[in-house]
Amino acid sequence: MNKTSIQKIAADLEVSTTTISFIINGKADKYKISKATQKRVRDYIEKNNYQPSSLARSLTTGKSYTIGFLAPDIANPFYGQVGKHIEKRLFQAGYQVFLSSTEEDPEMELKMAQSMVQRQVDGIILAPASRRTLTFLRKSGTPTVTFDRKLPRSKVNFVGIDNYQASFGAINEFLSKNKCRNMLMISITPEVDTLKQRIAGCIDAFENQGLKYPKHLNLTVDYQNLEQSCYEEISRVLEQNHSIDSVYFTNNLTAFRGFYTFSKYHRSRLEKLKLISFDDLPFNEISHPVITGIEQPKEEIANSCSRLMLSLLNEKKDQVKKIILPVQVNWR
Amino acid sequence: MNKTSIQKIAADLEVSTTTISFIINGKADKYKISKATQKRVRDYIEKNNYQPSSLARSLTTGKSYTIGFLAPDIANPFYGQVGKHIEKRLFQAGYQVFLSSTEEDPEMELKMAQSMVQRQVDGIILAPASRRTLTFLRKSGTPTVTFDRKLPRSKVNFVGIDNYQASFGAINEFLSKNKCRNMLMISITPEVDTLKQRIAGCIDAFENQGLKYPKHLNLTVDYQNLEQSCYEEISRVLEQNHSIDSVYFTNNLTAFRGFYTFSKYHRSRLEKLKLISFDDLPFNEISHPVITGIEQPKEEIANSCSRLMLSLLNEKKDQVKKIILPVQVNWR
DNA sequence: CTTCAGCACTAAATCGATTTAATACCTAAT
DNA sequence: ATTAGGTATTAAATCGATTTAGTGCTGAAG
Repeated sequence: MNKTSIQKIAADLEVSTTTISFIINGKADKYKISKATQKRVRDYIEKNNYQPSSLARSLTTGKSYTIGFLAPDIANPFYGQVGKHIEKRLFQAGYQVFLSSTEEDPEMELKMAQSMVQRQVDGIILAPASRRTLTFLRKSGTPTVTFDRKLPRSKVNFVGIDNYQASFGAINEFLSKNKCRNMLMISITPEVDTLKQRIAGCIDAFENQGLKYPKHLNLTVDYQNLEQSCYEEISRVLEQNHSIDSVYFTNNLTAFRGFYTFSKYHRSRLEKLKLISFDDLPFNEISHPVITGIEQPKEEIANSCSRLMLSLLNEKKDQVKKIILPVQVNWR
Repeated sequence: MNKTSIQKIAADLEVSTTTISFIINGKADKYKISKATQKRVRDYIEKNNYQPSSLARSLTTGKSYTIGFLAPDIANPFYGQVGKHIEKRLFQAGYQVFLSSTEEDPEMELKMAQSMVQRQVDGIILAPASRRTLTFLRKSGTPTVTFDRKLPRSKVNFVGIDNYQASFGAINEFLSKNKCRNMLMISITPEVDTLKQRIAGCIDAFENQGLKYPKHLNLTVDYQNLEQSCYEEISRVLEQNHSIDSVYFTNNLTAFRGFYTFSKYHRSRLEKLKLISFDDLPFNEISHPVITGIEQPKEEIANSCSRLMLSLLNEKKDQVKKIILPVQVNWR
């Protein structure tokens, strides 16, 4: 039972709580607590392995050493990886992280953000699904870092990649490398800018090559109903059009589900296609055929988010930063 | 800025904090606060959208409405999924969850558990890597639920599967279904009981079929150095023995890495093998060839953990429960 | 012999809630 | 006129820390 409190120590050792607090917080010398007293207190703490209550501490200092992390789905490899690294980094800096999945639901996202703010988190790192959450966070005065998704015209710290450029660059190179001209593109409902950027980048890459992107190959599938929706859309197009020579999956969800559909229902077609996906999962490398991956620097994103958050917390600067990191295309 | 506190309301409205507290906590009627006062307070709260500080609340009530979740790696699909569902369930019950990865490092695990306890989490759910953590948690009096891994002879709540039976059952059926006799088995260093059970189940299944499991096919690879280690071990065996007809991956890590090795360096061999893995990742279904999966009921595990934890917290019963859930084999 | 500086320490306020025991006021009964 | 009982409300203690502004003591300088 953890019944040791600073007052219990004070009573047992007949010193004041002030003295103990000073010793715990490394201010013993500054306040000239004698070595003898320091030792007595430290020994007691050691013996009864006393841990100061971080709740009480937070209440007085106003800092909870707690950070919230919100992503659409922490079981998704991309977000999971980023979350894990952030958690690791911040733990080293003395912070504990609340990780939560919002399931792309703005309502849910807002609720979780509110709950975290109520818990006095010192800051929130999120891949926002809706602007409402950001507005709420700004009003509440919570230091905020967004990643992955940038809402147009919002003044908030951001860490991520340039989706347009990344998509443009990769597809452009793809088109020079391969003779493919009929590229199926599969995206989820692009409420977020991210997906729109990737699509635009692809279309412009075609143009850059003096080609015209075949509009009818630009598919959108439903996030809530991926499997079914993928099946229907892909099958529909395959029945109409016979000259598909490549597929561009614009995120890891469509990559997986799209590949699944091909693998299960159209395997014969699959063999002849050149595949490329935004995000690069381990799976891309061992799928058959392999899938070229546009890889986001997950660990670097995590590091930048953490660093940025820590600097917001420590230096209290108001200036808004946008950190854009480069992607890497893993050709296969 | 969230400067509204219960005392500010009290001052502004000229009522006592007690009254407000009663109203906030639904005790208004019990303590006969007049409808008029109730409305005044509620309106004020609404207008200034005041949220009581959960820190202060926790300090007094002794409950933080916070739960810790520790797993070897939350970016691993199995743990990630379980963690996500637990987080979801507990959030509905008013709890916020700290999710952390221990990387199979007992030192790290202990440190994180300590940090959580210091933060006064109401309970901890974990897939333990070491007994030390459990000892610490018991001493600290923190309600604890373990899952996935059961340490032999430890008296702690547990939710999971019977690894021996699951492995035995699946391999037994596998052997009757297929003419395979030379089964390569790939596990990571089995410090935890889980893996030992799975291996034992497999060996006994062979025996049950009147066969003898070929010992030299029982491989162990290094967790810290999976890729390299998989490559070396598998290649070594393949060079020596030519009659392998099947592979049993005893967890999702070896399944993925093992498949990767085969796919990259021994693809010709792969085509002729029957594959089965403990855990069933989406990948199993679209790999080529496909992999039969022994699927753990992730969502049910999460639900049971959550329910068990909530009952520990609410009913304060001391009795230790072991909940064993059935697995499902997805034949492919 | 005062005075002042430095040493070693502490009283008490504070953070933002919850909760117990009490109180002031009013009405109805004895 | 006193008492009892109900209604509406509150004072003050508590949780476990941090922090500011002192305090009492000793020894040396003036």
